Amino acid sequence: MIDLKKLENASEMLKAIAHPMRIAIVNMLSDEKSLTVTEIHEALNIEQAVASHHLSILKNKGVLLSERNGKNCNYKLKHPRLSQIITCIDKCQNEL
Amino acid sequence: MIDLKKLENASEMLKAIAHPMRIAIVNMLSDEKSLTVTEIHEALNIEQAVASHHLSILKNKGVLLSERNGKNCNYKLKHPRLSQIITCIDKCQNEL
DNA sequence: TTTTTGTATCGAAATATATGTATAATTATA
DNA sequence: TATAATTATACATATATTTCGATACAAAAA
Repeated sequence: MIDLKKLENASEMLKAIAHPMRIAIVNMLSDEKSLTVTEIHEALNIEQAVASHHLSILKNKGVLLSERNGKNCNYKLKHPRLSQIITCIDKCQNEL
Repeated sequence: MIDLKKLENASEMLKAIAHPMRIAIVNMLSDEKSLTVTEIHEALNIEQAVASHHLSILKNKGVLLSERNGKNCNYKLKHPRLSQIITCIDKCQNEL
């Protein structure tokens, strides 16, 4: 029941999501099939380098997948169900 | 849609959970109504001070509630639905 | 080939988080 | 009151993360 490796893996994935901008990114990707780095950094009003950095964290921790398409790079959720996490936290915030 | 304060609040809550031992704690509290500090530190085989520290983080970030009962202090999930987060991450890890 | 557009990485500084030991605080019991 | 049991906090150190600017890399267009 207490499998430390599984716990650490789960915490890595959650830590990847647990950042304001990365939550916003996951949230955007819950609505859109995929988005490019430029679309994300413009929508969130953050530096391109910052967006790229956050995206690579999310990719490395197994939250996102990426696919190059010419100059652009499309990112999407690896597990669409992950958007449930955002929904869940959101509901908790709206409760008393 | 992009409410920075809400995003920050959500990330604080997720960050609180995103630690191997704190995931284990939330997981234990998904099955039991409430648990004391001693029960938790013994079950997880961690120092009492460490358990107390993690519990206070979870409490301060709105994940847990505590109630003193004599010498003991009972901790429980503030939002039972938060156990969905653990379930969700777990499912993602078991997928290819 | 040169330029432009889109993306990724590097290095440094600031900030945040984790861990362990010790100790304080609280409550119950002898 | 003195002691024991339970929980909380303080402190130092180590480690990790975030951010920004600069720059490198990749692909397409001129």
